[in-house]
Order: sequence, then C-alpha cells, then structure tokens
Amino acid sequence: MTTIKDVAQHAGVSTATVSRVLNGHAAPTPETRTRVLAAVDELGYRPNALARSLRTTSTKTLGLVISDLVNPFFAEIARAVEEEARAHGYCVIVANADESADQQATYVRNLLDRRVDGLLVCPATDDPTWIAEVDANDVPLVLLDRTVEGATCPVVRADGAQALAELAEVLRAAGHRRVGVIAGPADTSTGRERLEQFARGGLDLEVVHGDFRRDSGALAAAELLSRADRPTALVAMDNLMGLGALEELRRRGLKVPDDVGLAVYDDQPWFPLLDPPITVVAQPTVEMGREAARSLLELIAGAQPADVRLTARLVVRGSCGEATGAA
Amino acid sequence: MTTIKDVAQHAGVSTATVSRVLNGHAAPTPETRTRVLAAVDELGYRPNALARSLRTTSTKTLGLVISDLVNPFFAEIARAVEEEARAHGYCVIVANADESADQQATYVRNLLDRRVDGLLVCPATDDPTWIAEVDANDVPLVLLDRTVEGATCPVVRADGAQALAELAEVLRAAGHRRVGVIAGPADTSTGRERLEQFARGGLDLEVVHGDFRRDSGALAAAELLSRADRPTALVAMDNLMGLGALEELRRRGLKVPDDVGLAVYDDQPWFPLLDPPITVVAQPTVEMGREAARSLLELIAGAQPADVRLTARLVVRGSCGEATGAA
DNA sequence: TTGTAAGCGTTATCAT
DNA sequence: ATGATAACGCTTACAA
Repeated sequence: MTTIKDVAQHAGVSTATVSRVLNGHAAPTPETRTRVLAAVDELGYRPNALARSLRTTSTKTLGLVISDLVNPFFAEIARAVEEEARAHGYCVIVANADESADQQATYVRNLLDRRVDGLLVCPATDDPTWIAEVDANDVPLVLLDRTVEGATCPVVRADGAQALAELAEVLRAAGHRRVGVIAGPADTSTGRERLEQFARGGLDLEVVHGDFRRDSGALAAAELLSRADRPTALVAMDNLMGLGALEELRRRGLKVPDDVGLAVYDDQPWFPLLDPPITVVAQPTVEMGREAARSLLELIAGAQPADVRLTARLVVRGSCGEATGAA
Repeated sequence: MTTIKDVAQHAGVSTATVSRVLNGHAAPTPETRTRVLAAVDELGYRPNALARSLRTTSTKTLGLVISDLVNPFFAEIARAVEEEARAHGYCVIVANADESADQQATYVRNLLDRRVDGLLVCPATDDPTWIAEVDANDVPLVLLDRTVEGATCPVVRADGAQALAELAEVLRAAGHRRVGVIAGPADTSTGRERLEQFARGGLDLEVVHGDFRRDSGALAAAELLSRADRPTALVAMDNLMGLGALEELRRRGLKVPDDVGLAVYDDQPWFPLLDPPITVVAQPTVEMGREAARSLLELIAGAQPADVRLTARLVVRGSCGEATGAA
C-alpha cells in the first residue's frame, strides 16, 4: 500500500504538507497543493482510515444495532438510517442482534471497540445493563423503536395509541367482541405498550405473547384458535407474527374476515394484495430511521436533541369485516 | 478511556506483558496472567480495535456491498453472510448500493479505506472498473449473485437454467404461448442470463426491462398489458418487480391466472398466501450468503476457493393456470 | 508556508 | 518470562 510518506516523497514535500492539503487547510500555496494532488493521483493514494481515526478519535462511523435484519420493518429503518448518515458523510455498521439480548450486548461492545462515533440501538429487551458500557465510553446513544427503563438518552419511536384505539373501534363496529391478541414479548417496551394501548379499547381480550417473529405468530394463532371460546378476530402486534398468523389461518382453512377477522401492526407492501387486503397500523418507518440518524448526528455534534415521537396510523382495509351498523 | 498502559501500571507489568496475556501467548506465567486479567477486569479495559488493526493490518471485518437492502432477497443474504462471518469471529459492514454503480464504487472505496479484510459484492452493473481498485489493495474479493465481465475472483450464485426451462414447460402446458417478460437490467449478469435461459423455452416472448425494483415491475407490466397482442402470462425476473406487477394487475382488475398468468423469480414467504399462490423460481438465499462468506474467509486464509454454483428450483403453485391436457 | 517530531494505542522484535 | 522500544500511518503543535 502507498502511504502518506510515499506521496510526500513523490511530491518533494513533508508528510505534514500532504496531510494539510488533503484536509483542506488554508496554509499550503496553490502551487504545492497542485503538486501534492498530482502525486496523490499518480500513486492512487488513499489515506488509511484506521490510522486517521486513531489519531483524530473520530471514525465517521455510526453503529446500528437492530433486533432483526430480515424483518422488513427493521430493514427499511436500516436503509433510512444509512441514507441519512451517508448524506452527512457518515458510514453505518449494521449489526443484527436477532432479538437476542446477549448478541446485542456483544455487538454493542464490538462497535464500541471499533470506536464508532455514535450508536443507534433497537433494544432487544428491557435489560439496560449494556447502556452503562456505552456511557462509560462517552459514546452518544439514541434508542430506536423501543426504549428501556431508565434510559437517559434520546428515543425515537412511533406512537400507536390513537391508531390502536381506532382499531378497537373498527373491530367493535364489525361485531367483534372477543379478540385474540398476538402480542410482542412482555420484556420489550413495544410489546407491552401496544398491548396496553389496545386493551384500553375495552374489548374482551385473549392474549398470547410471541417473540416478534414469524413462527411465534403461527403458534400463537394456533393456540388462540384452539381455545374453547374462540376469538372472532386476531390482532398481530408486528408484521412477522402477522405473516405467521396468516399462514396458520390458511392451514386451518379459515376465511378472513368471515371465519375470523385479522389486523396487523406494521404495514407491508403485499398486505393490500391479499384477499381481503389486511387492515393495519402503519408506522412511518422511513421517518423513524431518518429522525433517529438525525438525532444521533446532533448528539455527536454536541446538541441535546429531544425525544422524537412520530405517530402510527390506522389503515382500514377489508380484513376485519364490515361495520354491521348495529351500534 | 482506559488504555493498555493503565492496565500495565495497575498490574505492575509492562504493556508488552499485558498484550501477551490478552492475545493468549504462551509466555506469561499463570500468576502474572491472573494479575493482568484482574487489572483488566477492574478497569473494565477493552483494547482499541483501531490501534490493534493498525498494528496487525487485520480488522477482522468483512465488507458486504449489496445492491438493495430493502429487497428481501438481499436482506436474507446479508443476514446469512453476517451469521457465517460472526461464527468465524468476523464482523460485517453492510453497504447499500441502491442499484447504483456510482454508489457501489464509492462504498467499495470507503470499505477499502477502512481496511476490511475482504470484500463481498453483489455488483450493481457489469462495469468492472472498481475491481482494479480492490486488486490494487490486494483485498480478497468474492462476487455474489451477479458476476461482471472478466472477473477473476470467485463467484457464488444460483443457476436457474433448469428451473426456467421447467417454467416455460409449465406455461406452455397451461396453454400460454405469448409470454410477457419483465426482465432485469441488461447490464447485469442476472438480468441477461435469466432472460436468455427462459428464452430457450421456445415461447413467444415480449420483453420489457426493469431495474429489479418495485416500480419498474408495475411499469413494465402496464406496458406489456397495453400492447395490442397482449401476452397471456407475465414472468417477473425478481421478487420486487413481481410485487409491482401484482399491484398493476390488481389496479387493472385482472384475475390471475384466468385473465393473465404470472410467475416470479425469487420466492417470498407471502407468495403462498395470495389467491392463487404464486408459482416461483426459488433461490437458495441462505446458502448463497453462507457460501459466499465461506469462500471469502477461505480466500482470506490463503486458499483458492472455486466458484460456487447452487441451483434454483421451480415451485409450481397456482398462478400460471392448470395444465390443459392438450399437448 | 513549510518541516520536524510527538503521539494516538497497539503489537512484535530484541534484549535481558 | 518479561521489559524497552520501534513501528503501524496518520494529524498537529511547535519551530523555523
């Protein structure tokens, strides 16, 4: 590899001058500048980012720890984060915790070791111990989608309270009274909150907790549908569990919405293509990612960004049935 | 931050000894070892990965440049790569080229600057110029899913020739003669190959090229369906364009398979849930990611892994219609 | 304006 | 077995 020394030699200047030119300092004369640039070009020189970072203690890199890369909800967030970061000259290292607190902790540590300038985390669970490590390193941190108890850093998330209230209303209007809820894990803030907010709708709820992944959705649906007093509708609290539930319904030959109504938290492009199209609570994923990145960048710049609370909205399609008119 | 010096001081040894203990060298006595480890623990010391990498010229990091993160096909590959890499003590930096050759080149350069130990790339286009840069840095490279002209590095991909031949047969058996193909870009190897292989099926083909993304699928479908001699079936050469095509069919109120047949390259979990379920060519995404990572790791280890050619397979569901029995 | 040299936090060589 | 010390490639006082 060609180093700054080679360039200096080639241009007949010191390494300091090369560095100054490359970093846009005012000092160097136009003449030396062109000479150095020529040498850089000729040798195809590229600065070693490791050495530079070691010296400047800035990596221009953000760490993003998400709970599940194959969950399209997170994939979209990851993409938005990456875009926003790039627009500001930052690169993103994406780490996939796979909904495991252990793996998340491992990754946080790893990213800290690599001296990322900031950390964006969608916490796998409520366990806040890993945060201490981040704080100890004085690395800016922003929580995304989920929060953990006692977190003192900015949090970016979507508020689904209103949408879930409306959903309860829609279900009631369609004649549903007993509703089966495929809830997220009780040890995640989103798992708890969505359930609690939906519960305020006053429907008669049967709750089974899943783990935000596909299989658990199928399992939960199976359990709910096997109960003696079978619910007339199912609500899956994330898109993957919704997928699992749909698969289970299909296996059982149950028709939506006539045999059982269905609603899902998180919209997906293919939901409108189903027959009937699925009623959902849609989260502003792109904004969430963007805002999270923006907040982190602000934090890195020394500002004190406030929490961001976007709002999810209900999209009524056909999967919960029609309003019966009977109040 | 606490450095190796602090630990050395705390343990009453030299930094060299600390380093030796931490790197599992044989030299240190059990006694000093425990003393050092104690100090490490007490101070919560973690080695600076940048400094270490600068010294050792190894980052234990793989760069993965994919064409589109929100494409579930690539998301799944990314996840598999990451898993395999982690199992071998490597971390992965995922870069999203967004199907842009420019952005891809930029990212490759960026990853090279960060001194990744190896590079995994799903080339956005056939343009091979960026490869020279990789070679100049002597960084191991493996191509994934797509290849580029004159590439001398290992390539990992899925072969769909057989599956596409079978698909042509299935379509013909269902009475289709004129088939509209929503092809990938002509400047990608997969775009060309899939088209060419399917063309061997001897059907009467109408071809429109898309860009492997959702909107282009809708546009292409719209164009094909507006033609005077409208094809009786559509084949979308990747899942995102398939999604777009489905949306367009829906907009036009066209029923599958009665009004128009449909098949898609790449399987998706939700395809079986549609009515009718979609006939697809399924690629072994997880294996592709795993094999690619494995090949790269081998390359890094100094071996000369051969190209990997997995095979895609046809999954017949209902969207192409029934065999008519008329040969 | 430019060069010299120290230092970022490690690891590895060479003595001891 | 351990300790100095140079070196990795860069940036930045400080001098000149």
